[in-house]
Amino acid sequence: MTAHPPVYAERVLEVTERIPPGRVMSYGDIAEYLGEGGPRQVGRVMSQWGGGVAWWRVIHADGSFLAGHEREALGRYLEEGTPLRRTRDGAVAGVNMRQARWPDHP
DNA sequence: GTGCTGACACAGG
DNA sequence: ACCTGTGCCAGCA
Repeated sequence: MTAHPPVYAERVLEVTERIPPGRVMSYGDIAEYLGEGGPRQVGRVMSQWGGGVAWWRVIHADGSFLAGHEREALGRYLEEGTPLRRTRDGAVAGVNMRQARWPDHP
């Protein structure tokens, strides 16, 4: 039986733990960073074992929030000073990927 | 083996 | 900014 997270899951969680406060990575970024698997695999890992890490620092490539946890995530972003992207109305549209994406990539 | 599902990404409209 | 279709890939019935 596999009573513990598979090796791949451990790798994903470890990368997540390395993301500094106020920064984020997309699912695809993590997959590419590991050089293994794909965005959907990273998403599956987060859905099953992401509860113990900074899950809000892993989001969609376009900066949109995790559906169903927007309120929770927004609280964290404001707390960490994560660069946000707003609409003209001032409503939070998502994370400003240009600035918040980690590691810095030119 | 076969088909559906999913915490995705990307291009179009 | 939102929705839709297509591509991708591992898990599961």
